[in-house]
Amino acid sequence: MVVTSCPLHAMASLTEGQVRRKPLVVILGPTAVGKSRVAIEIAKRLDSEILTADSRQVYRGMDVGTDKPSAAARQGIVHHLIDLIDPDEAFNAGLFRQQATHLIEALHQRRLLPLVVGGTGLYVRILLQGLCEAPPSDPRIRAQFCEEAREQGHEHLYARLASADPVTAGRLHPRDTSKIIRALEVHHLSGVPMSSFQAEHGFSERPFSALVIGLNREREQVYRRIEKRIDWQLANGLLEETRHLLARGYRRDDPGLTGLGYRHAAAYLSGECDQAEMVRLFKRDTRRFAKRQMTWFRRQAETAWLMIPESEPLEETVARAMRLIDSFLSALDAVEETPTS
RNA sequence: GGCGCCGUACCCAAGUGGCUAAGGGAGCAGUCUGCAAAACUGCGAUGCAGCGGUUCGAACCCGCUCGGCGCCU
Repeated sequence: MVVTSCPLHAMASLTEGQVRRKPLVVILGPTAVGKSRVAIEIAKRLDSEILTADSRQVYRGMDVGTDKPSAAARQGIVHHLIDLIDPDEAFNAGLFRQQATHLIEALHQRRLLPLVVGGTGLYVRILLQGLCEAPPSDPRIRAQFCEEAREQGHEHLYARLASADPVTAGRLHPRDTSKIIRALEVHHLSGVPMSSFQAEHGFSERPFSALVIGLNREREQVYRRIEKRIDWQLANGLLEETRHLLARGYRRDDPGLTGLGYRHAAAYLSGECDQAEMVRLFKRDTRRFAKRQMTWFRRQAETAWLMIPESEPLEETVARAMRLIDSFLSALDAVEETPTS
C-alpha cells in the first residue's frame, strides 16, 4: 500500500480483491448542502478522482449558475462528466450512465476508488441500479408526439397510451405529458409497452458495490445556504454569463438555458420582470428543487445519511464520511475472504 | 376623549341573512426507468377578532369588548 498525504486513512490504491467487487462511493444530497467541498476533501484523502452526476454541470460555458467548482476549488482533483456539451445540445440519463460506467472501469483498472458526486437523483439511481432495455429516446419521434399533443391535447395522447400500454397509462396522470410521450415513444420504437421493459428490469441491476453517503442539513439551513449562494452567483457574473450565452446565439429554450438561474436571468434580461422579482423566483424555485431532491433521495436505497450540524467544521464532516468509507472497504475485504462462491 | 372605516387560513382576498366559506400566493406532502435544475399530482378554516343578542337560520343584522387605521378635539 502506498502512503497518502493523510496518515489517518492510508489507502491510495485498492487491493485486487476490492477491485473485483467494483466498489464505488456516492455522495448525494440537496443542492447547496456542501457536497462538492466534502467530495474534494475525500478525493484528496483517497487520492482518487470525482465523477459528477449532475445534469447541469455537463454544459460548457455555464459555470457560475451551475455552481461548478472552480479550478482553484478543485485543488487539482480531476473532475469527470463536466463540460461535455454545448448549451443547445441534449443530454440524458442514458448517456450519463454509459460514460460514467466507462470512467469507473478505467478508475478501477488504476485501482482507484471512484467517487461519484451528484444532485441528479435519476442519474444516480440509473448508475447504481441500471436502466431497462427500452430504446433510447429519438428526438424526431418525440417531436412528432409533441406536435400531436399541441394540436390535439393531452387527453388525446393519453387515450393513445391507454390502448398501447394500459399499464403505464394507469400509472400516469393524464396531464403528465412528458412521461406519456416517453411511453408512447418506447412503444412506437419497439412495439413493446414500456411497462414490460420496466417489469422485466425492476431496477434490480447492481453493477457496483456502492457506498451511498447522503449529506443533509436542517431544512432551514439548506434554504439559507441556497439564498446565500444565489446572492453570490448574481454578484459574481451569472447575469453576464447568461447575457454572453444569448449573445452567442443560444436560445432561452435550449436545454442548457432552461436550468435554474439561467432561465430567471434570461427572463430578467428580456425585461419580463424586475431584478427583485427575478431573485425572488430564482430563490423560490431553487428551494422547491432542493425539496424535490430530498423527496427523491429519501427513497434512494441503502443511503447512509450524515446530518451536518450548522457549526460542524468541514474537516469533521469529512472525517465522519471517511470512517464510513473505511468500514465499507473493510467489509469488501471480509466478503472477499469468505469462501463462498 | 369624539367621530368614521376596518378585522375572513401564514400572506393577499371574494363573500354583506339560506347549497359543504370562492380564488390566488407562500408552504407542506408526494410521483418519477434516456429532457429530471424537467414534468406531473395531492393537501389547508366545523369556522370569519372575542363575547352576548335578534332570527327557523348569522362571516353578513344589533350591542358591548379587544385590536388596527384615519380624521377631529
